[in-house]
Amino acid sequence: MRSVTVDHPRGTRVRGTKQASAVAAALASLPGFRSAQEIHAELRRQGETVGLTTVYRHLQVLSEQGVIDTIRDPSGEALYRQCGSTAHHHHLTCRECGRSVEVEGRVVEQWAERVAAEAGFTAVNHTVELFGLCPDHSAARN
Amino acid sequence: MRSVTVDHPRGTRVRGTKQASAVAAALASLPGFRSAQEIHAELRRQGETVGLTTVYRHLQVLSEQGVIDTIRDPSGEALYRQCGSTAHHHHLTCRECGRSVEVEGRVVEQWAERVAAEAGFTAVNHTVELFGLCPDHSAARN
DNA sequence: CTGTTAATGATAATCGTTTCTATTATCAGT
DNA sequence: ACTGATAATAGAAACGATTATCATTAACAG
Repeated sequence: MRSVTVDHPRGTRVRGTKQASAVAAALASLPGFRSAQEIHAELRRQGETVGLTTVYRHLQVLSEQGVIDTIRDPSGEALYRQCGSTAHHHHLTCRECGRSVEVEGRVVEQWAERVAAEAGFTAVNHTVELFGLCPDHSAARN
Repeated sequence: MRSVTVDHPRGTRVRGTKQASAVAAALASLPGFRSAQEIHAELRRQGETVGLTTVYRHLQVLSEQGVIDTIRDPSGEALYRQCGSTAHHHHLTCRECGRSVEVEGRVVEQWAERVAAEAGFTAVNHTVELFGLCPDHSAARN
């Protein structure tokens, strides 16, 4: 394994910092979708010195790189998660614990494309989120 | 036509106010999805005296009643729209102008149910939003 | 080592939304 | 029509999530 200094458009470099790997590590270890603030709190709890600003910055970068997935909970808050598959997929997430299952959606993609074409829309992208209660948290309800 | 005083759980009443009808009227006339602030601005522009708080309150009520639909744009902002169909459906919305097309999604509902059942999740609800460029705004791109 | 400069992080600002609360206005009962 | 009880209003302030500012710190190429 080799620590790489990545090339940027104009000869600029990206530096490998403690915080960058800390955020990545946190995402890799946390099992479900978490908010930026939760991730920040978790890192602080582990004794890492990371600013909230920095956490947001890295989450944004990782998200743009496609390394992590971003969804929005019903209140509009952004949640982040490092996913197993880099391929396009959707999520079924527990409202209580953030635990999530990756689900493929060939059917949905096709449906979206068809619908968009029929309406004459272009540059269409879709967001499909499933929220519910995972088996562990289903019991509490009646 | 009869102006009705609706019954509430505990003998309370709901009053018909100028603001309530103003918000409803604005939603009925505006063609696409609009944010609360846009609706508020629109009402003010028309000379209506409505507070932003009041707009939010009515939007919330109307949304709970199922009279209007609420979606979230990619930034997490809530958008509102009075829809033709009261049945369950989804939307294909223009990123530029908010113009939207109602689309049914039997396929998606079934897919969501199947996926949820397979994962053992309960009380699952899904959000499916399509954003793109309507025919009028597709031209601007190349 | 050292200089350059990307990265950091505390603070402040912003944005959408909600709460607080004193005031206003609706409407049922006269 | 009048009036009293109280639902509804609206501005201000509070709020939580996110972003911008900017002085300071620390990677890393040489």
